[in-house]
Amino acid sequence: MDWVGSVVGELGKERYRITEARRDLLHRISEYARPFTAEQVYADVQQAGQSIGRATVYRTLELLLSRRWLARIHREDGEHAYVVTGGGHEHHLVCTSCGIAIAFEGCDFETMLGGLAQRLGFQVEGHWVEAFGRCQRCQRTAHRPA
Amino acid sequence: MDWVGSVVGELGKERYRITEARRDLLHRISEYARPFTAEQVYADVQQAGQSIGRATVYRTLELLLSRRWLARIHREDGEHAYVVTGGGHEHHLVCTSCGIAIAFEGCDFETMLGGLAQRLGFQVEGHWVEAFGRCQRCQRTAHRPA
DNA sequence: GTCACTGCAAAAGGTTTGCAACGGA
DNA sequence: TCCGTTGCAAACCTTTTGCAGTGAC
Repeated sequence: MDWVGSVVGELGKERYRITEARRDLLHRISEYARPFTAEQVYADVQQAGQSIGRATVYRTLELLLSRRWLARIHREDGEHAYVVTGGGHEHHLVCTSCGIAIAFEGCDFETMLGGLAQRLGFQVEGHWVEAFGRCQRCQRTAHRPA
Repeated sequence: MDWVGSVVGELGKERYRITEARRDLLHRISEYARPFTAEQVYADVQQAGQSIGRATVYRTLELLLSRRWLARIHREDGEHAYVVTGGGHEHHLVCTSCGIAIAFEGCDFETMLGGLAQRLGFQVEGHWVEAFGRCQRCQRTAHRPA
C-alpha cells in the first residue's frame, strides 16, 4: 500500500499516466512475498479475470525497473525475477529452497570494490551482488531442500 | 593454447571424448579477448565454414561451464556471455564501452558476505558479483562512451 | 563394437514489436 | 482533444530436445 502509493505519486509527478492496468499491476506486485517473474504476474492477472495484456505486464515491469521501484534478480538459468524495493540500491540473499529474498545494503562491498577499481584504473558505474543459500526457516524445516 | 591444453587434458582424464568439434570450439573460444555469447561462437564457426551445430556449441559451453573452465557473465538484459577462467572462482569487472572483462578474486567480499549471512541466519551456497564500468583504456580513449 | 557425441530440425520459452483502438489528463 | 497507453497477435531470439547417424576409444 505504501509502496503502491509512493510509486503512483512518483509516476504522476513524472507525467506518466496512472491507468487502470498500471494500478492493478502495482497492487498485485505489492502483494508478492517473494521474487516473481513477468510470466507469473501475467498468469495471475489472467486467472483473476483481469484483461491485461502480456505486453503491458512486461512494459510495466520495465518502467518500474527503470525508476528503481523494482530490482531485477538474475537466476542461474537467466530467467528474470523481480522484487519491490524502497527505491534505493539493494542486494539480495535469495533462498534456493523457498525463493524468498532478503534485501541488504552493500555494507563494505562498495568500498572494497572502489579500492579494487582504483588499483586497476577501472571507473565503476554499477554492480550486482547476489547470494544464494538457505534461509533460517528452510534450514529448520528440512535439512535437505525439497 | 595453455588453456586449450589444460582443458583437453582435464576432459580426457574425466573420460570425455576429445572430438573434432570440441577441439575446434576450444581453439576458437581461447582466442576471444572479451566475453562472448553462444550465438557469437556459432556464427563465427559457421562463417569459418566449419559444420558444427548450434546444439553442440551450447552443449560444449555448458560442459565447460560445469567444469569451471568458463565463467558465465550476466548482462543487464539477461543475455549470457562467457569468459575463460583458470578453473577457479572469479568475479569480473566488465567494461561497458569495449566489453573487456577483468577477473578478480573475491577479496574480502566472501568474508563480508559470511558475516552478513551469519547475522541473518542465512546459509550461503553461492554468490555472484559483477561490476560494470569503464576500463582504463576506454577512459583515455574517449570521455563519453560510443 | 560400443556408446558418447554430433548435426539437424523442430519446439520451447521468454520477451519484444507493430498497430489500431482506447482513455487519462 | 491529444497523445500516451493498451491488448492482441505475430515475430524474435536464445536455448533445449528428440533422434538417427557418426566416430572416439
